[in-house]
Amino acid sequence: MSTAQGARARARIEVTAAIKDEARRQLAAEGAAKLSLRAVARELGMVSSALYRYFASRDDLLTALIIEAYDSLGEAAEAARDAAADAAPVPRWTAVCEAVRAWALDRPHEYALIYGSPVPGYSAPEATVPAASRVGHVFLGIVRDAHQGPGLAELALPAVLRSEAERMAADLGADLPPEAVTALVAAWAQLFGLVSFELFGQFHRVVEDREEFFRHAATGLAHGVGLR
Amino acid sequence: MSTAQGARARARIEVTAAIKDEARRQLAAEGAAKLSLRAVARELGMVSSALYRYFASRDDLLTALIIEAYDSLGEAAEAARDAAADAAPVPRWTAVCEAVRAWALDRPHEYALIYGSPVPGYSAPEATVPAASRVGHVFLGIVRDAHQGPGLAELALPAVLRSEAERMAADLGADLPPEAVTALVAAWAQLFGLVSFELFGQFHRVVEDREEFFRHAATGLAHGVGLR
DNA sequence: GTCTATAACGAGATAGAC
DNA sequence: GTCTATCTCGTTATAGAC
Repeated sequence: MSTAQGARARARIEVTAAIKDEARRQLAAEGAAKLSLRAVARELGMVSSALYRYFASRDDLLTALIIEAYDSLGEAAEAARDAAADAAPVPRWTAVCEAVRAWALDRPHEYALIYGSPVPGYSAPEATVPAASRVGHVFLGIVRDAHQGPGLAELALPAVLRSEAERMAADLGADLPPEAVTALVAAWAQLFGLVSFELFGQFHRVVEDREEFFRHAATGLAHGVGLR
Repeated sequence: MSTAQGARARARIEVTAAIKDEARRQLAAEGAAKLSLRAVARELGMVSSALYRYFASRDDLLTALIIEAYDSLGEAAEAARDAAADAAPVPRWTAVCEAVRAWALDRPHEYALIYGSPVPGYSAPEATVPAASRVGHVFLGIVRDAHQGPGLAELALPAVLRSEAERMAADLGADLPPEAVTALVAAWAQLFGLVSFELFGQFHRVVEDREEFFRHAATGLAHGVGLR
């Protein structure tokens, strides 16, 4: 029985993966707004109703793709962090930034799915939150590890933001001064501004040597969060 | 005859505006990917073929909407700059940043159209470039005006980026040191990272007091380009 | 229990004849 | 410019194969 169950489970995993692969293909070709369960089923030689054994709805399929994209990016960031485990804080930070950029350049449509315009009529469920926060936590860890060093104290924080900053620090479980957490969240968002501008074409005719430019800007972000 | 021609011209302008208004409505409801000339025509009580007298194609209509969005944002940024003409460089910078954010929060779908994911199958023509560069030039002007002050010299620039930075400075017609131009382009992209994260939901459960957080981050960007 | 296939619904888009 | 016949879509109910 365990063999039969294993075979069934294996088949289920394979079909599920095939559905997501084909869905990703359509994502790249037509965009998330036009992702169609029927088209996915047709391409796989299945009937549309059969897909509902694997995903409860079109939005569920989208959610699965979103979570996988976040996880894939999170893994890439964590791998870069680990590969630079022995480096100084700033090169470790920039290594992760470059991994994020490389991932985005490699999977532009999945990047657009998670960091681009929201899909009309779709609202991401809370289930996406853990995967979405992985990249941020990689940066948080780098700053936390470097906390003993100098530099962090120089970050400013206006009085009106203090309570908000303390809440953010608590929510993130970060044993960091609120100045550092605020700077970190800002740098996190700014990093994706750099990546999005490159990927979405805003650097067209503005920045040519995008790799070097990005490296320089990422270093600036590292300094901005107090790394030295 | 001139009266008839004037009336015709006026009618043409009115119909063109009505088409764009309806298209913007659909943009908000269904997203740019599903913008359809037919649906626009139907909603206006016209027949789809009649629309082609006003826009040569769906992509042409999209281009017109994109240019208008860039221009509207550019005007908002310029107005904020002029309103803060007597302020010091940093508050002038943040005033423009806040105008950009306010514009985006007010017109999220037009913001997504120009700074969000590319529309599948659509490629923006060169005609969009002048409108797209207006916001950047506002920031460039603020930094140029403050150039005589201290601070700019402290900006670093790696040797590999020097020629790229000099080219950027020349392209932008900026009489600024290459360090400043590089920092400016980075800050420009990073600003839109902040706005996009807020607008596209990445700050959900992370940043609550978004207005104050943004104000603080925008000040940080001002310092990053050498303003004091 | 698990899966696939058939058929259908209501809504919307589309192509072409007129 | 209008109408109609024919597509697509998400989704569900149901029946039957393994």
